Amino acid sequence: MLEDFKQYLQAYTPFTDEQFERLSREVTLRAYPKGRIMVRPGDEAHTGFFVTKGLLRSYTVDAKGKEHIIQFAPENWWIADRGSMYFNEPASYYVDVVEDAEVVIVNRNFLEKAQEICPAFASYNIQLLHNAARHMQQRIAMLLAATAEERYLAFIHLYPSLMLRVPQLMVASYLGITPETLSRVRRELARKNFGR
Amino acid sequence: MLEDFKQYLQAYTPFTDEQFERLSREVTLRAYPKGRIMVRPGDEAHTGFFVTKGLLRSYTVDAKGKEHIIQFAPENWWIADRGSMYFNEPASYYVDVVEDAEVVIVNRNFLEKAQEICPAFASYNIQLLHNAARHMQQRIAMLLAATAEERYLAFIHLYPSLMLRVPQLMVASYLGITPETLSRVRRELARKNFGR
DNA sequence: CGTGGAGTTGAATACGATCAACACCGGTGG
DNA sequence: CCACCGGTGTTGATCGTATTCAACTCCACG
Repeated sequence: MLEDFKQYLQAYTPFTDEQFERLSREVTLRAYPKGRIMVRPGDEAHTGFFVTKGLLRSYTVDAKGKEHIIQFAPENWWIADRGSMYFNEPASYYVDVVEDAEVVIVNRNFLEKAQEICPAFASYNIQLLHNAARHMQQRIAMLLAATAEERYLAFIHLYPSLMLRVPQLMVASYLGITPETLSRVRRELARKNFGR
Repeated sequence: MLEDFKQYLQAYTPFTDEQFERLSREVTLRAYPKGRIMVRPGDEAHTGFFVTKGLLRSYTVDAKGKEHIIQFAPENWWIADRGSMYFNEPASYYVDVVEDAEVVIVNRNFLEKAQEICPAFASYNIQLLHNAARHMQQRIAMLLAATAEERYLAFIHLYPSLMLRVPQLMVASYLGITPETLSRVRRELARKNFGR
């Protein structure tokens, strides 16, 4: 799993084996089973995760006990509570395991250490952040403007593979609709596309 | 207005007068009147704006002609279409002027140039991005979970000063509700707090 | 087997949207 | 100076989309 991490990073920013060796001393490797809750609101862990295998999610739980998914993280994605990781606040979201996962855990000093070891790491990080920000901008636009059906279509277009791995229940939660509504939207779409 | 920009930057990252002098050669200063549309979807401007005076907003317009506000930018805020600015795509949002504004315009090479001139600029940028990302995370959580009233309360808590400067119909658009609904929410809140 | 979670379907409900009318400025031009 | 106008905000009535609550099927998994 460390090898996966190395290959992923190398695709974005060049470094020597020796540099990676030093970098890897700053991280922890772990495996988690499906269903395991890794972070809870209030935790002071201040950690981020890079997924080498499996699938994680971050989400909130509202007053009525309903879950609202902030983000999915399949292989080669980062997932972190930014308030907790970079601003030293307690966590505000849950992180748990959707599919048995292997992760690289980094703590809040990782970034500085990484840049110390390998200055080029800063640009990789900036690029990553821009990408995340752009995706969130799009998602906000969607949540403001789109109907249930439009959201669903956008989702399967943007994340076709997630579509197949994530229970519908969670897709609905990610889209901000109920599982029942999603089920009806799917039925309706199937009906429409039948006469082709 | 350039002086404002300098003071703002200096609060985050140290640099010499000479460095700022070189930096300032990479930017353009302009003033825009209220109502002016600065960027339209499809534009290939690839620019970002730092507001030294006034108030800008970015937004989409849906099929029915309805506006959906992505972001407000009062004094000392950055506003940019990230896809356009950092990924060389055409713009996907409008940017226009809510209150007569003075802005610092940067183009897509600014970041690299700035880091070349002053390496410490990278950490400032990373911090800025983390902050933006964290705010967007929160907003997504809000849009997924909160009712009209909760959104409004969260907004006035988070941006009390914007509250006073922005027309209600734009607040409504930012919150993802109609102006009518916002008006009713306000009436209801006023009624509730009357018996104190 | 049998048990519990996921998905589907139906009926009733609710929240916010839409449509329409009107009051209230703030600015403009006669 | 005042009349007019357009835009903003308010209020009411109606409509529609998605939620809620409930029942049932279907698997996956013990």
